[in-house]
Amino acid sequence: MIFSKACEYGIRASVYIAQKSVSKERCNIKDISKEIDSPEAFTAKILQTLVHAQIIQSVKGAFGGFEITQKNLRKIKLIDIAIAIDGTLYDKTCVLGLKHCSENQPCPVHNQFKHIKKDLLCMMQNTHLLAMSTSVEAGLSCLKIA
Amino acid sequence: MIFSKACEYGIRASVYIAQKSVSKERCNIKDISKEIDSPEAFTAKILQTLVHAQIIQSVKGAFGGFEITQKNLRKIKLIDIAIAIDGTLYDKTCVLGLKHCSENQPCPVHNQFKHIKKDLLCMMQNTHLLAMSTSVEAGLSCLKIA
DNA sequence: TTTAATTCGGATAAAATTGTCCTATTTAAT
DNA sequence: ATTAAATAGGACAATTTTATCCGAATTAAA
Ligand code: SF4
Ligand code: SF4
Repeated sequence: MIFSKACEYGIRASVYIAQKSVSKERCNIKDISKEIDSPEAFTAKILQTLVHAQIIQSVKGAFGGFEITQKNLRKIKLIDIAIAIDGTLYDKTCVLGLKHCSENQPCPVHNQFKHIKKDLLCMMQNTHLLAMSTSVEAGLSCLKIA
Repeated sequence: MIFSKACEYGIRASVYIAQKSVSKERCNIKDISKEIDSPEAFTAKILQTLVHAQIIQSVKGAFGGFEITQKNLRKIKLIDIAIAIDGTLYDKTCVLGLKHCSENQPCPVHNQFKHIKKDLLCMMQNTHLLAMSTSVEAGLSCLKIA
């Protein structure tokens, strides 16, 4: 629903790393997967993708781990993570999965759905990583339940 | 994205069958999959699901096929088809895939997303099968592209 | 009654997604 | 130098989703 499992983990991991990075702390995959309740090895793979996409940074070796630059903390938005992991959103397939649909050749739900699609994209573009992490830090939201 | 492939085919097939049912025509799986551009055997499986869910009706044997009752033509909405095929929407997993999240224990995007989620659900509840089929019949929308 | 046109449903296959395991490599501390 | 703690990345396994195939059952028409 909306995102793949990989993307869900990726977003949650990013928010956790961001939270730590605000106070200049680095975190390792073991902590991350524990704190966001996700499979460790699979999450590690996803983090690699995010490193390649230059959304997060990794430091190898002892006392290494993952971190997010102060610049990215402000720059990265939800949509950047989603695109890095799930690929281009909506371009390939939309609600009814029509190939090459358009305003001229729409599916029967296009007019109802286009607003929602716009809102969703807009929301992803306006949801900043830092905002998500401060919300968690303030105890207003969480990255796992129990 | 939003729906599974199975659900996409299921919705498109339902709209096509509805379109035919308006003029009391019955259609078979060969026609359906040709007209909505979907894999025949897979679509047949999905239609079986919709028959079991009593959304469409099937008539076996020669000159048989699928049809939708006049009553269902008016009663069925997009959400009914989606639930029949993809199961309960959003209940299991939402944007960030948190288990047992709630207004009290929300993920960091809950406040931004809840409106979109409501709009989406609302749209599905208000999109009638008959409306979709008349839109296609009128040439205002289509179920396949080329 | 035979035949042809259908859906039904079980078995299976292919592909994509999700997940695990293990070794190599890197790096800081001792 | 050695060691311990990390990420990197390839190979593989499990699961889910998507898709195909085929024989059985049904039904109307010839
Ligand atoms: S809603 Fe619009 S963009 Fe999405 S599948 Fe339908 S026609 Fe295409
Ligand atoms: S948006 Fe709300 S309902 Fe959806 S996963 Fe987040 S907390 Fe749960």
